[in-house]
Amino acid sequence: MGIREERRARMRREIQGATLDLVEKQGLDATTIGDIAARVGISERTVFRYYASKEHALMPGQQSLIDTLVGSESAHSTSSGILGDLLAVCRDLFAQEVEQSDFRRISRLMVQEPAMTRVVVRQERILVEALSAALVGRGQLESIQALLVAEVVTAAWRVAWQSFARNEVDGVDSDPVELFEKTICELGKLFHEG
Amino acid sequence: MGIREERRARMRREIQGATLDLVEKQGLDATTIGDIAARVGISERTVFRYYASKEHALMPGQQSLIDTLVGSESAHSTSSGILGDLLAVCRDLFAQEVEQSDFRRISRLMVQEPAMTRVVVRQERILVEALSAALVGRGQLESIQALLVAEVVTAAWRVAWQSFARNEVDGVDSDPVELFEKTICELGKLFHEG
DNA sequence: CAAATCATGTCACGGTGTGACACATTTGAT
DNA sequence: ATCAAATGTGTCACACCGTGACATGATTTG
Repeated sequence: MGIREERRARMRREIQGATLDLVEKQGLDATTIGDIAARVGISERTVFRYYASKEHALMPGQQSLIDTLVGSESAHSTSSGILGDLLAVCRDLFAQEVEQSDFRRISRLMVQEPAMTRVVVRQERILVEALSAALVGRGQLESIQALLVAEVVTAAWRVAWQSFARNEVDGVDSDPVELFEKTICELGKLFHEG
Repeated sequence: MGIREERRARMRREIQGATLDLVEKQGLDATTIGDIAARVGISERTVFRYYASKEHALMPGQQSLIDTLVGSESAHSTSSGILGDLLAVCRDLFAQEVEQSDFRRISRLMVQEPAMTRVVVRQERILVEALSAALVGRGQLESIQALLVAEVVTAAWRVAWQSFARNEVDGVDSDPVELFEKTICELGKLFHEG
């Protein structure tokens, strides 16, 4: 509630915004920390005090998203098993994400800037790690199963996102829920039609 | 056939070997290009002429592996569909990999050095890219389906490998084919029991 | 107001990766 | 055997990344 936290929050937003602007304009690798610092009007050192790297500034860890997914108690309400439950949660989270302000910009970058993949992948690894650990920890699944579930969930997320991003670049307006459900559907078909 | 190619090949092996040794001893991040260069007895600049980075030296692109998988003509011999075919090919390739000299060392590193994940992930992205592009290119699958297949295949590979690596570290001697088949089996169960 | 805390800038440093140039070796042709 | 082109290597210079240490000024807390 002090001036400090306020300034700190604002600074984070400013750095993130500047990074996003610059990367959209110049590309990821052509954007240096110096560029970002200059644009915000601070020293390079300070940029590093807020974000560990360009990549972190560009896509700050969506810890809340991961926490939500990991914490989803897998109510077993449906008859679709743990995987089905998690995918359903994912679909809703994905729809939420799309409403986020910068999500579309980042999505476009994901398609247009190959270098972006390393940013996205980093996040995904954290998710897989957290999710599989949670599944094992709760005793719901055994090690290999938990890993598989986490990987498949993440794969579905990525595919849906990727499709969404391509549409975005092509100027096609896609409904996130619909798109995610199509992904889930196709995923199911892979295993039931063969 | 010339002296040059021979020396070049030997140099590549030497650099890779030195990198592996050093990383096992000191860890990935603690191992510098300078260390590697000194150990081989060459300049840092030359190391970069053979490998773009430590990571590349540690796990040179297994292009042949990717090519084999991508080129597997998906004979549709079995009734298990494209996914099943690819997974079967993967199982055999995995068994081959295990026989490779450095595969076990790298596997152990994968578990013990968290920094290794970025090395592995890079390879996997290349595989997904190549595989999905091939599937779409051959007209076998539509975009989303192809992406999903590629992601799932890669996920299975990673899970099987991860399990193998953990066993390796624990001193358990595991049969790669058996392990991969267990992974495939669990994967199938995820979709059929819910 | 005074002390403790915190954010920032500055400086220095080690590591990464690339371009440019000079020098030596290999190669292929005569 | 000899010469010219191609190739590999070392050296140097350079830009960028990321971190530790310290001084300084602002904020907070009492």
